[in-house]
Parts: sequence; C-alpha cells; structure tokens
Amino acid sequence: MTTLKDVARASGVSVMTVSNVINGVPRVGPATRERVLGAIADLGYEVNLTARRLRSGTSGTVALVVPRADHPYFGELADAFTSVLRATGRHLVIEQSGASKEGELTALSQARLQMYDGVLLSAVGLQYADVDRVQADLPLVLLGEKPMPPQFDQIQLGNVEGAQLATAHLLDRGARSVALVGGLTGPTDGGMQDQRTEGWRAAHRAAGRTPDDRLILNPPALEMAASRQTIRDAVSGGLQLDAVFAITDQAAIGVVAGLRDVGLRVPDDVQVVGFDNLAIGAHLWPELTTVDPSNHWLVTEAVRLLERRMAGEHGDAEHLVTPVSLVVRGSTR
Amino acid sequence: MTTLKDVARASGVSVMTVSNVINGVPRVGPATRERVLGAIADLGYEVNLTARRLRSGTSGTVALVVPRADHPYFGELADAFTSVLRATGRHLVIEQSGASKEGELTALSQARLQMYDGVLLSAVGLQYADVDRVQADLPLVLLGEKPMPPQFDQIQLGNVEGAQLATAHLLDRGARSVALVGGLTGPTDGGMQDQRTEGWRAAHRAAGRTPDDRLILNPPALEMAASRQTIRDAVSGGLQLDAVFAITDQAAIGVVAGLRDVGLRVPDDVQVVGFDNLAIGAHLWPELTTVDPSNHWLVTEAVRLLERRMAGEHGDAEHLVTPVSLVVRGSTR
DNA sequence: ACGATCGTGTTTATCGATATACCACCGTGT
DNA sequence: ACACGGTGGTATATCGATAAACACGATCGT
Repeated sequence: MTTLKDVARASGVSVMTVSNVINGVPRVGPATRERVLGAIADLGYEVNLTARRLRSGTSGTVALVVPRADHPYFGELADAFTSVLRATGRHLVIEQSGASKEGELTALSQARLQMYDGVLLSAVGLQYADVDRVQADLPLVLLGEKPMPPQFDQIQLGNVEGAQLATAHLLDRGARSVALVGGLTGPTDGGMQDQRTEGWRAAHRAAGRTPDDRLILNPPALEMAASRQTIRDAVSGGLQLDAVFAITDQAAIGVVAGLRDVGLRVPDDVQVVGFDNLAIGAHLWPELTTVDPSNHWLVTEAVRLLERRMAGEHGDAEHLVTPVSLVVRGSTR
Repeated sequence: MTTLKDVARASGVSVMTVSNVINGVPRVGPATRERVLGAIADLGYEVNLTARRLRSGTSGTVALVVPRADHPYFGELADAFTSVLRATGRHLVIEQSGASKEGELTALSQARLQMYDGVLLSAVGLQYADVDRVQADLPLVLLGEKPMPPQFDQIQLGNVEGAQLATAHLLDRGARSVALVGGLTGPTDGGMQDQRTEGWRAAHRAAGRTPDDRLILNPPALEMAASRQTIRDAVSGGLQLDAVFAITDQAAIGVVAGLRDVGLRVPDDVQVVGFDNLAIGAHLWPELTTVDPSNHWLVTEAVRLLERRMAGEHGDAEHLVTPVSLVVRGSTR
C-alpha cells in the first residue's frame, strides 16, 4: 500500500508538503504542487481515511442508524439522505440496529459512533435513558418516534396528526367501525404506536364518537404476513368492521391481503388507510390511501440540524414535528 | 473522551496491561485484571475503533456496497447478511454506490474500502476494468451481475436459468406472446439484463419457437412507475401479448398495474412472472409468480468466501452461481 | 540600511491503540 | 549455587496522517 511517505520520496519533498497538496493548503509552490500531483497519480496513492480520522478527528462520513434495512420506509429514507448529503460533500453509511436490545446498544456505543462525524439515529426500540447516556458532544440528530433527551436535536413524524387525519377521513367517508391495526391498548411508552393510537382516539372524539378498544388489533410484528394473519383471525372471530387504519403501509398491505382472504372487498366492504406513503402504494390494487409523513422535509431539516452540530454549534436543541398530509387513493371511497 | 491512558492511570498499571485485559491476553494476573475492569467500568471507557484499525489493521466491520438502498431486494439482502455476520461476531454497514458512475467509483476507492475488513460488492454499473483496478489483497466478494475479474470470489444469481424457468413456465401455460420487460436488444455488456434476456431466448428455442424481438421492452428505469408506463404504452400502441416476464419483481408490480390501467386482467388476459421473490409478492393481488434466486444460499456462501479471505487465505477464487427455482402463484394460470 | 513580512518548506509532536522486545521475580532441578 | 523456564508486567516503536512551530532566503517599508 502506498503512503504519504512513498509519495514524498518519489517527488523529493517532505510528507507534510504532500499532505498540504492533498488538502489544498496554499503554501505550496505551483511547480512543487505539479510534481507532487504527478507522483500521486503515478503511484495511485489514496489517502488512508483511518489515519486521517485518528489524527484530525473527521472522516467525512455520516451514519444513519435504522432498526432494519428490509423495511422499505428506511430504504427510501436512506436514499433521500444519501443524495442530500452528497451535495454537502459527505458520505452516508447505513447501520442496522436490529430488533434486539443488544444490537441497538451496540450500534449506539461510543466506539461505533466515534467512527463518524455525525449520526442520524432512527432507533425505535431505545429508551430515553439509553440515549441519555450517549456523550452529548456527538453531533446526533434523533429521528426517534418517542420523546428523547432535550440535549439532542430531534425530528418526529406527525404521528398524532397523521393518524387523526387518516381516521377522520374514514369516519367522514361513512365508516362506523374503524379497526386500528398496530395500535396499543396497554401501558404506553410514548412510542410511534402509542402516538398513532392517540390520533385514532382523537379523531373519534372530534367526531363525537367513543373509540371502542375492541377494534384495536396488535399483530405480533408490524409486517405484512403478521398483519394479514391478524385481520383474518379477527374477522373470522366475528369482529364487525367497515374500515381499517393500519399504522404503517406495510401493515396495510397485509390487511388488504387478509381481507381478501376472508372474502371482503376493499374499499366496498372495508376501507383501508395506511401510513408512510411508500412508493409502492400507488401501484397496488386498490391503490392505497395513506398518510404522507413528508420524508423530504424530514431529510432536509435533519441534515440542516446535523450540519449545524458538525460545524460546532452548541445552541439549544430543536425538537421538530413533520407536517403530514393525506393522500387519497382507491382503498377508500 | 477517556482513553487507555486514563484507565491505566486510574488503575495504576501501564497502558499495555489495560490493552491486554481488553483483548483477553492471558498474561495478566487475576487481581490486576479485576482492578482494570473496575476502572474501565467506572470511567465508562470504550475502545477507539479508529485507533485500533490503524494499528492492528482490523475493525471487525464488513461493508455491503449496493447500488441503492430503496430497492427492497437489497434491503432483504442486507438484513440477511447482518444476521449471518452477527453470528461470526462481525458488524455490517451498508454503503450506497448510487446510480452515478462517480458514486460507484467513490465507493470502490481504496480509501473507502480500507476502512473495512472485508467488502461485499453488489454494484451493477461497474465494469470489469473498474473492479480489476482494485487492490487484489482486499477481502472482496463480488455479488456482481456481470462476469468479473478472476482474482476475486464472485457469486452470480442464476439469471439465465431463472429467466428460462420463468419463460418456459409461461409458454407451458399456453402463452404465445411472452413480452420481456427490462430486456435488452442492443450490444450486450453481459450484465443482468442481458443474462435474463438470454434465458428468455433460450426458453423459446427449447420450446421450438423463435423469440420475437419486438416483444422486448426496455423501460427507462427498472422501477415500478417506469415499467407501468412502458407496458401501458406498448399495449396502447397495439402490441399483442398474452404474457409478460418482467426481469425484476419491482418491474412486475409496475407491469401488473399498467395492464390494469389498460383494462387487461392478470392472469386471465395476460400472465405475469417476476424475478427476485420479494416478500411482498405473496401479498399482492394477484399474488406474484416469481423466480426465487436463493438469497439465503447466496448470503451463506458469500460469507463463507469472505471469511476465508479475511482469514488470510490466498487460494484460487471461486465463481459460483445460485440455484434458482420457480415460485408459482396467482399471476400465472 | 535594517528589522519586518512573506512565501515555501521542513521538523517535531501527536491522535489512541497494539506488537514486540525486554525485565524482574519466583520456584526448581542438578 | 547457578542456569532455566514460567509468570506478570513495563518500555519503546509504530500504524499513516495532520497541527503547530520553526527555518530561511527574498522582498518590503520607512
């Protein structure tokens, strides 16, 4: 492997001069600069980012920590971040925290995080206290679903508002029994599922109805297969419903399949609304009505906040909530 | 930030002893070990991976380089890799090469790759020559779609076989005009699209038919929206077809939507087969018949090959092809 | 005419860890 | 008594880069 030293020897200057050429420091004469650039090209030298990181403390890399990569929502998010960050000359890598507690803590450990100039953390399983232990001077923007320590910038989706929009839309289109797939009835942890459940309740209250907790279904996992099974079992078990608000698009896709399994038509017999506005929603049959959480807004703001921290600012942290809107398609009347 | 030095001072030993404790080197007395572990816990010390990487040359991290993260296929792949690698005590990060040539070269640069102990590279846009320039002693497994330099291990999907299976299935079920969405007619580069096109041709020949190049449609991008538009335009333009082999599930989803747009029913009027066996395929309507490329097999083998290289073996590289199988569902008769 | 400044490089110290050689001490066999 | 191997720990050099201070001839201001 060629190092600065090799380049220096080949071009007859000191390593420091080569370093200065590489970093564009303007204390190198034009002739010397050319000679060094020539040697770099000849030897095919490339800077060792590990060494640079150790010495200078910057790597030009930002990490996006997500629970898992096979969820399309995070894929779309990662793609958006990559293009926005590329414009600022930075590089994005994606880390998976996994579903397990250990996995999330590992991803959160100083050791890992120190490898990056900044971190965008979207870990749904972590608690307030876990995040609170993270060294406060790391440029960190939380995309957390639940309230997080005030020392860090945070952007949450408009979960309550979005869920309320979705539910209100269903009630407005004549639904009388709006099941909530992915909702929670038990003790609350303030997470995404809680917030969307709250939105579902709020919409009922605003319409002068009393939410019926028997309509809250919680599949073992927020995936297509589990949601499909859950809705199928519920209907087979005699649950009466004429609409479903599924708290993610993935769950909604499972719900639509499950309803089909038991012979119910969407939207004629049961209307369905999802949440996330995944790209695929527009290509399903029926096309999925969903809540758009303004991913682009989130990405832009998150990068702005992160850049501010990486620039060394130590002002008060901001806690933002994305604006949401409803995308009405064929799965509702 | 606390360093080895701080821990050493706190526990009254040399930094080397602390390092030995951390790495389980058995030349530390039990009493000393306890004292050091206590200090580590007190100070909340965590090893600096950057420094360790620089000195020892290992970081415990493997990178998966994919074209883009918002494609569900790569998300599912990343998830599979993460769990398999976790079992061997390694950590996976995902890098996106992007659609652009520069992006791919950047991701491939020595500088980036040196940050990792090994690299799983799934870049579709790179040419043989680009990869050939990569330093040969980097543990690198290519998940490339096109033939790659022999000095690196490579695993390809069974593209030709899979496409042949899919097309033969359609012909077998009575199709007479099997359109190929995502196929190529022009000069070949040996890539995935070429290989699947070849499989489509081979199936025709095996059935005693002559493939008709007018049935090859190439959307501007292998995405849902573009494929939908392409099939819609083709049918509106008078193309006669009673089956479609879409070379990716994403394209197939677009195709199904596009056929619906022009009033054709799947599978009654037109049968459709995809390729990738994405999880979502089982939850669509109609459920998607597709080619299963044996992702799990690929992941297991790729990790085996990579571990071998990371262990320092320098034997001959292996070039493998995944076994494929057809998953028959409702989008074909 | 002489100190001050500028332009161009070089030297030295350092980031935080690990590899290697080295050292002190103890018990043991002959 | 003395060489010797084993145990437990320390000192030094090093990975490849950058920050900061230093060196020194040429030009400049007054």
